[in-house]
Amino acid sequence: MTMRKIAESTVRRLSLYLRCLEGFEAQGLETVSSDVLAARGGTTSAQVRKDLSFFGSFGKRGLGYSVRELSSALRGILGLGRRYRVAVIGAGKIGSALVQYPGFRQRGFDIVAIFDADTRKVGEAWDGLRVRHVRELDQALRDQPADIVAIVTPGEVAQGMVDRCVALGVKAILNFAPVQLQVPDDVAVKHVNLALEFETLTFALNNR
Amino acid sequence: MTMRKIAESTVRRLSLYLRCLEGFEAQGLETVSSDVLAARGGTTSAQVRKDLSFFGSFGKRGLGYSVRELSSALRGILGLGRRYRVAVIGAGKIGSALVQYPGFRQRGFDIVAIFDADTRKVGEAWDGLRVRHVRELDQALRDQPADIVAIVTPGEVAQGMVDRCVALGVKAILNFAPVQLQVPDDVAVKHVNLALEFETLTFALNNR
DNA sequence: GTGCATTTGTGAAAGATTTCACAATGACCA
DNA sequence: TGGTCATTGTGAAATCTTTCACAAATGCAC
Ligand SMILES: NC(=O)c1ccc[n+]([C@@H]2O[C@H](COP(=O)([O-])OP(=O)(O)OC[C@H]3O[C@@H](n4cnc5c(N)ncnc54)[C@H](O)[C@@H]3O)[C@@H](O)[C@H]2O)c1
Ligand SMILES: NC(=O)c1ccc[n+]([C@@H]2O[C@H](COP(=O)([O-])OP(=O)(O)OC[C@H]3O[C@@H](n4cnc5c(N)ncnc54)[C@H](O)[C@@H]3O)[C@@H](O)[C@H]2O)c1
Repeated sequence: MTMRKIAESTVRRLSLYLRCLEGFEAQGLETVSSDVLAARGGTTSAQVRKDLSFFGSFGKRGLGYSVRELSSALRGILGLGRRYRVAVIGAGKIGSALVQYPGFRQRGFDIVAIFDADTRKVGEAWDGLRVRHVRELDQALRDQPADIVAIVTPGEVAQGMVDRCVALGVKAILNFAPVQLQVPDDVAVKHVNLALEFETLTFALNNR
Repeated sequence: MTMRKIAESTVRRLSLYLRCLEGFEAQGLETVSSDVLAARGGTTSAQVRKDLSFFGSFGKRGLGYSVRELSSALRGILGLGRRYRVAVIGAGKIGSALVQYPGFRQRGFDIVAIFDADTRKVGEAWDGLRVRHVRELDQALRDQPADIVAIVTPGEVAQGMVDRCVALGVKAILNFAPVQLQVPDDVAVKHVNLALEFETLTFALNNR
């Protein structure tokens, strides 16, 4: 359906548009213009239309976009037409927050396993999901592959865990550890780096 | 010291370089070349040199950069020469993870207050920091201004909390709620949007 | 000292992304 | 039906970011 060379920034905005559209749907809005979507999404109407134009033509001139249809189209583009299996490595504070967050399941992401190296953590359960020992990781992922792995361990062991996952065929990783992971070209990695976010804020505070 | 028009992407990389340099320092390395820094930071040596060149000349030709000196220079550029006061709004799972994370204090960010609207949460304490009722927010921020506010409430109340903070003079916000916040031009906002990160991963999985 | 090996700093080129601006289209109304 | 209005879709222009490539330093060996 889609050709290559879609900018990362475009994909991020599409996800944002989808979040906005869900809000509009909840409000009972039937249609929305690129202008309104842009205002809500923090961009410009030209940007909205350009982003969508990479994938097709979804609006009606003079009218705007059907909220329902555009949501559906965006879900298709983003690959949200099915559910995804997520494994979490590290059952610490962030790991437990991820497991207990209902928003992921709502949006199509099922957390199907969580692993930790600390035997005191193993056996704990949140929302019915038991923490398993990380030594079971390889077998568990072979039996029931995960689409996405979230790395929530301390930084020192993150690369090692990623190497294991990659060897097991994992193609998408969300990393919270403050290290830059090295992976093959065909594996997608996103980093969530909170200290970095704080530092971009301090830079902004000092350069206004 | 610095002129305007530094790209956001450059600032983010500077923060990344700083993290790498701290690793090199811990390893006892004295100097580092742009090539090595680039390899560790996931970019190119030309990019490293260009990023630094916006702020001055920090290396020695033929030798590279002094790890110690470049760290120090980057800390200066990012405004890390002093400590920052952070207030957290929302004492849920993510809020408590932030408060208990020792990495922030280590890097110059002191979490000085945490607020919640739920009276059952008020009075709980992590690492000696007591949760206060959000009705005390205005008085607390007037008495002891915060440099940065982290929003960790449900999405529905996030904009309202931000409006209160902005009215109190807060100029930097880190938002975890899945809503696009509206703020005046002179307020810096960073969004941490985990569902969006998952969706960029599903897009990548489906467009290989 | 001279020459060699390295690596920086930086203009200029290439490439990517955003903004502009407007013709084309569809809805609605009289 | 034809006129008016709003709004899309999209090339072209403007702007922004990254990469290239090389002269200018610097240390080191001999
Ligand atoms: N909590 C925060 O606010 C915060 C902020 C910024 C960055 N981070 C980063 O996120 C990551 C997780 O943070 P956290 O606060 O949840 O830490 P945490 O210490 O609460 O949890 C880490 C968990 O990983 C487990 N672990 C260690 N080695 C393991 C291994 N080899 N395999 C599986 N599990 C292993 C530990 O037993 C622990 O339960 C860390 O890298 C941290 O630097 C956290
Ligand atoms: N936990 C996750 O993994 C995760 C993932 C993605 C996004 N988020 C987002 O991060 C935010 C926080 O998530 P969480 O898991 O910590 O939620 P949580 O429900 O554990 O905590 C939210 C806290 O905010 C408090 N609160 C509600 N209204 C408030 C107000 N007006 N002022 C102050 N506090 C108020 C609640 O009492 C609660 O303690 C949410 O917006 C959520 O959508 C969380």
